[in-house]
Amino acid sequence: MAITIYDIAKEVKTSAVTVSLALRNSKRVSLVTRNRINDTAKRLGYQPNPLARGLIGGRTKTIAFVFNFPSEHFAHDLSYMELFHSISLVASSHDYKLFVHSSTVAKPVEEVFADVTPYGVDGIILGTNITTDNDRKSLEKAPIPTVLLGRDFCASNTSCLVYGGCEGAQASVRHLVELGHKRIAFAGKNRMEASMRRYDGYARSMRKAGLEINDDLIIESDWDIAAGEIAGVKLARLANRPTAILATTDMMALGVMAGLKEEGLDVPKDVSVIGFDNLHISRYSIPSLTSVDLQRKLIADNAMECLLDMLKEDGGGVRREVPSSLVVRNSTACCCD
Amino acid sequence: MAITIYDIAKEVKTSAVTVSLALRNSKRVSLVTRNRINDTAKRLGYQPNPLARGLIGGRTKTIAFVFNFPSEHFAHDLSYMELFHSISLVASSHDYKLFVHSSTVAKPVEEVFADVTPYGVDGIILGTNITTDNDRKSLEKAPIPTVLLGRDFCASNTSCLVYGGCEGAQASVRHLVELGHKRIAFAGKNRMEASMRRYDGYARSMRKAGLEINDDLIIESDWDIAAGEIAGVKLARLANRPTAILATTDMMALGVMAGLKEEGLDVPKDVSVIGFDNLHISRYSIPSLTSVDLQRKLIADNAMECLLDMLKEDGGGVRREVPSSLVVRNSTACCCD
DNA sequence: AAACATGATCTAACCGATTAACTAAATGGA
DNA sequence: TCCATTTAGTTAATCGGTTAGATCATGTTT
Repeated sequence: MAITIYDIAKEVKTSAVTVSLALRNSKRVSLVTRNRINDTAKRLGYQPNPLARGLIGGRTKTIAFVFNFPSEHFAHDLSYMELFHSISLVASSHDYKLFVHSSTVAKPVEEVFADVTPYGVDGIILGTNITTDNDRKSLEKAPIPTVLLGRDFCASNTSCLVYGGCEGAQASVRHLVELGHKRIAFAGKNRMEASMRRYDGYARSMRKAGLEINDDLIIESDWDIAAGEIAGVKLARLANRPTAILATTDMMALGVMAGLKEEGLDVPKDVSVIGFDNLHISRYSIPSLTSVDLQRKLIADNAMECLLDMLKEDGGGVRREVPSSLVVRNSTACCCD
Repeated sequence: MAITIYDIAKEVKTSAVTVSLALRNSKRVSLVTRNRINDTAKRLGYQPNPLARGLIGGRTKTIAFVFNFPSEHFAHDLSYMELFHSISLVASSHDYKLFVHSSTVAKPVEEVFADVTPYGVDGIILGTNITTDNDRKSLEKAPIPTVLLGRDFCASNTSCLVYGGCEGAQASVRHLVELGHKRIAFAGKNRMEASMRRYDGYARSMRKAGLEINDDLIIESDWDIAAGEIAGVKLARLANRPTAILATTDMMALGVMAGLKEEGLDVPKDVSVIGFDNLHISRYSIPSLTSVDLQRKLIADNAMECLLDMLKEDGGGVRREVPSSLVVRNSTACCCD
């Protein structure tokens, strides 16, 4: 069917090993034959067989992207989708193929490794939650280079990308305080690492501004649009309702805006809303959403870079921070109280 | 590292071939040894190596999902994203792994085959445009089972799924006519097959209702949210502006609504808007969007089924239609003219 | 009892690449 | 001139499976 190194060997009248070496530019083959081999390889349209390479333990030019959708609604969360999109483009620009491994429930890291390594992938970009000690233990002896997205944990074979945590939330609160807001709610607190980081930033900035953190204004919930809607309604009905709401994701913020609207409140006249993610659609919501841009392209670039670094020289995992920036649009305005 | 059939053979004191046969439940191995082998395989936690299987031409339990993003904005089109999500879940529920192959530019089908087959995938779900005769020729001699999404073309090894075309548009126009609309615009006409089908349905229903098709009301454009915004502004500024707009996608419809809003028009009081896709977020837009539901889960299920059918018995490709249904929300209302 | 079919297992070859180890020729220094 | 080194290439073994064909006890037929 496809052209193999044997076909080339026959054509050039040499052995398959010489072809194999020549194609990888080994100096053990003379320049003359090397050129001859490379030329005929090109002429015949030779494509190395990644399965054969993978079988023997070589590089397959394949990386796995692993992620999961915690809840039914989250399933449609654009953030992961846009991230996936960026990663798929970056991977293909580096001539890597993407192996996708998604599930509804986050699997233990050990299982992920077991699922993915038989396919001979060169590395893993892991977008799932790392929660248990077992997960951390598995990551410490990761069989192949692994990059963690949004989790702060490094090891000899695992790098991590930290982004959009504290500083993003701090910038948001700062922005709201500058607009004169005092009663600022936080919607979407939960046990996820990213949520905790965002809450931390919120709490820290509130304290710094001398504002009190009112328990009524902290909504514990998932991150999806439906939870946002519920949160919006809940906050709108409070006797002493907030003048601004910091939502943990854009999807959540969109839901919050829908909930506020249902209760007859206007954004941003009555309440200001800020999201997290800066999804593409957030520019087009009504009103357009002020949001913390996580810079997904930058994240994808960094993830790929980390992976390639680890594949080149095994210098161990690295921790990188990807900066985020607040994009101000029409969902935030001066406090009229 | 991992357990192989040789490990099992040693344990059971038999040959690797017997193990290989037994694990695939061949009757050439006696039931006694077969059970013994299967038991120890389970006990040792044996996992077949898909690379080795693929190398020899067997099944790898892997399918490729190929799609592309025609334009910068379309890149963030949720429709493909949600479709991808459904497919990834369906695949993993059938114990298949997904191999993703996305690019900015749609590659010729022949190239797709060349790119993907070396990885030993069992089948392909193709979400790119089939435009040239060369593409059709390539599909006719598809080397592995292929399912086309939204393109109407069958062959011995390629099935197709047709959905959300004519009927969806017809249902939309019917709905608008019932609400008393007469000046109905169509936004997002272009050379894509799906667009043509949708336009066909629109034109047919307009004629059936005795309404004239006014060239001013047909907007030729891409399908993204930015193009929608432009279309919305354009239509709003017409001297004799439409009372209803049929957009070819939800993203487009969201853009149209933003454009109308910019021009001071209210949806649905001044203009009704209908989209295509029924994205998850369309329920949460303001106002919530009336849209043709393409039923992505059904599409994903059908794609997988088609593929599995072709893999079982090679009975040739099949054409399947996936029904779509109009979901009426708040972006459509009675015509007040 | 010779001839033949049957069932259960094993041996050998292969898929397409890679690595280790080995051979033969050319170069070079003393 | 002889031994050591470099250069260019080879053969053999391996990765983890699969398939075709050989082998060899049984059981059945005549």
